[in-house]
Amino acid sequence: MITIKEIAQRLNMSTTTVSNVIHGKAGEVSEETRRRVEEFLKEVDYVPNINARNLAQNESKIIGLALKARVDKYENLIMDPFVAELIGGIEETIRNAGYFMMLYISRDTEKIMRHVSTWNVDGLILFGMLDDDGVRVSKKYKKPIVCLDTYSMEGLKHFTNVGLDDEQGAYNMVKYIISCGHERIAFLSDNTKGVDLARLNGYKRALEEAGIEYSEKDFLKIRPASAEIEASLDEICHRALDYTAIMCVSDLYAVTLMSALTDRGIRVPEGISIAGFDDNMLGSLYRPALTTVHQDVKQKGVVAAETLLKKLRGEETEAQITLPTRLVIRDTVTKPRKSSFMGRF
Amino acid sequence: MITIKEIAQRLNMSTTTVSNVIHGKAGEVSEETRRRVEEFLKEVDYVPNINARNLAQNESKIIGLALKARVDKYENLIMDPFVAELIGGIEETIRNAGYFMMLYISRDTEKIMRHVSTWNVDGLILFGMLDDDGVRVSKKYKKPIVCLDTYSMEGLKHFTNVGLDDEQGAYNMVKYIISCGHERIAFLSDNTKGVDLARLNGYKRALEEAGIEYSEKDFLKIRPASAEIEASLDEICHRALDYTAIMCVSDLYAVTLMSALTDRGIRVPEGISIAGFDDNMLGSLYRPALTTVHQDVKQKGVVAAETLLKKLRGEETEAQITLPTRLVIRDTVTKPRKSSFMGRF
DNA sequence: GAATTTTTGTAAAGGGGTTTTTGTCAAATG
DNA sequence: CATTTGACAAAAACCCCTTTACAAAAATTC
Repeated sequence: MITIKEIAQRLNMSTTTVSNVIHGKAGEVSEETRRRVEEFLKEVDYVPNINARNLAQNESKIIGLALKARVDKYENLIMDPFVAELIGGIEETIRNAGYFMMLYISRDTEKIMRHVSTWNVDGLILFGMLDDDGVRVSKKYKKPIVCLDTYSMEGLKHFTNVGLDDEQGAYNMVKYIISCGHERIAFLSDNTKGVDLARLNGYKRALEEAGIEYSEKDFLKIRPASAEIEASLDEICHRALDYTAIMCVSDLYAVTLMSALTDRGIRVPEGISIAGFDDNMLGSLYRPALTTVHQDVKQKGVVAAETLLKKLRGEETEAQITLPTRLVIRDTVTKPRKSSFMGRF
Repeated sequence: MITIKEIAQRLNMSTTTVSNVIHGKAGEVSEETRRRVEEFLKEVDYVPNINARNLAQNESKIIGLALKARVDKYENLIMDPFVAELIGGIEETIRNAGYFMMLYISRDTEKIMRHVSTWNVDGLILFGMLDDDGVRVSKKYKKPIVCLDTYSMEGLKHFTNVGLDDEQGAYNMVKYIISCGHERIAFLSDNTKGVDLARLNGYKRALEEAGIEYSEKDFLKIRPASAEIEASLDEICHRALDYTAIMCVSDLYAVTLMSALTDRGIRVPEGISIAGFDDNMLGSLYRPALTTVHQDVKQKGVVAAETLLKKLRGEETEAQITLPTRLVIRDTVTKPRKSSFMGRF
């Protein structure tokens, strides 16, 4: 690896001059010299030592992406397959701006913070954190931070959240379900926080508006831990018989549920209508194809990255950016079954 | 951010001493001093400046993961959703060894190489590269490299390939299909290179062994570009009628095909048997559940990372590591239909 | 033509660590 | 008692690049 010092030596000039050429400081270097240096740089295929440069400029050109992953029963980290899209969107955006991406996957906020300070990353994108974790991180570090899908924004001064209009999306879908004639509609999820809560609220609002009463038992709680998933599905499929439609909090759960129902001889949509949320490959390839709420995950990544880049340039950014959803009507929501017909095989 | 110099000043000693304590150089520092320094370090929560350290030590503690992504018709990069698992496996492994992961996604090998040299990463994992790209990269850079799923290993001295026993996996599956009574079995893929070629070869070997003749037209070529996918599936579904089973090169294609067949009124497995390869969520959640060949993608990432870490420690590593596959028998391969019955609805 | 400004280039001072060299002091050795 | 050895710490060099302060040369102004 050739250094700037060597180049200066060989060209019989000072390192400053070479550096000035590299940084395009016009007016400090004669046209003649600039040409000579540039040619030589090309010739030797000069690449600056990034550590030296960062040390001198006190920046890293690195953006950290911290993913809070779930862990399975063996304490292994698990990533949602669909974060790939998100990562892709972020990476593409920041790369075009000359930044690199450093990936941390962890469930430990403390560790993430330590990484950040060690690495001197210029900015941070947080995804999948618990709501207040994001706030805590942002309070401790003064670097620009963009959160994804975070709902509790008490300390929102220091960072931006990029989210989805979850409430409205769920509302629209449930409204559509009701318009198909359904009145007994359950909601399936595994928790009532953050995104899930927002979607639940949208569901409730649609019910209320239609004059349908909501009761606690209409919330079907799935337990996704692999040890419990089967028992959990068993119970849910049983309770599902009381409803004509189920609004699922995600496509993953919708498809999981459809499989479980199919295994138990209950047909979708003849026996029961199912709606999802997210619109990913899982639902679009399934048959019957899933009726769902679309969100553009990649776009979310792009917006998050663009917002962070803005912050890094010192530009003003909003505290909250909300992306829209869109209904995707496919085949799993139809009009409700007549009375007791469950579409059993 | 407190520096080592400040610490030394405040403690009334030299930076060397502090540095020695940090690096645990025993015998160079008195027990008393060491204790004093260590306490103080904890107190001020000292974190070394990574750029300075790397500059001094000429290493980065970064491992680059270069993913060669496909591009869609709008020239956007697309990532396979299931690389998330791979990334997870790699990240977890290297993090435990004190390394960080830097992610490049690109389709341009040149750019990747430039990144690598700019960033002074300690080692590189390449995935999804064209076969010879890996070789080219490894020839140009002397850093340790581990490739995933690369088949052309002409210049294999400098790097290790972590792959799968694709040939054997496909062979086993097709043998199983034949054992179910099938004789007209097609193979579905979009190319005949690398991994796909190996799987095709396994398929051919099983056919040959059973005395079934293979002809060019038994290769069903899918065109996955979004503009052509529908026409492509149309043609394939039509040609599928000549067969009683189709061995698909991946779960994604298997599920895509099943959806297309279902849409055209052909039932799986009553009308035609379908087998996949990879064993991901897509196939396990589909109904009928996909019979497929299992590979542990996360494990692949772990092995790749561990191998690279070995190289970085200067240990010897094999040039080729081949991971096993396992048959997953579910519901999409049964005995062949009688004559012309296609299981149409 | 002397004084002033502009252009062009250099030397030197960081930036924050690591590592080598040098030096001091006390204990051990002969 | 003189000398060697060992433990410890300080000083200085180095990693490579950026940037500031300054000097020399050229161009401009009066």
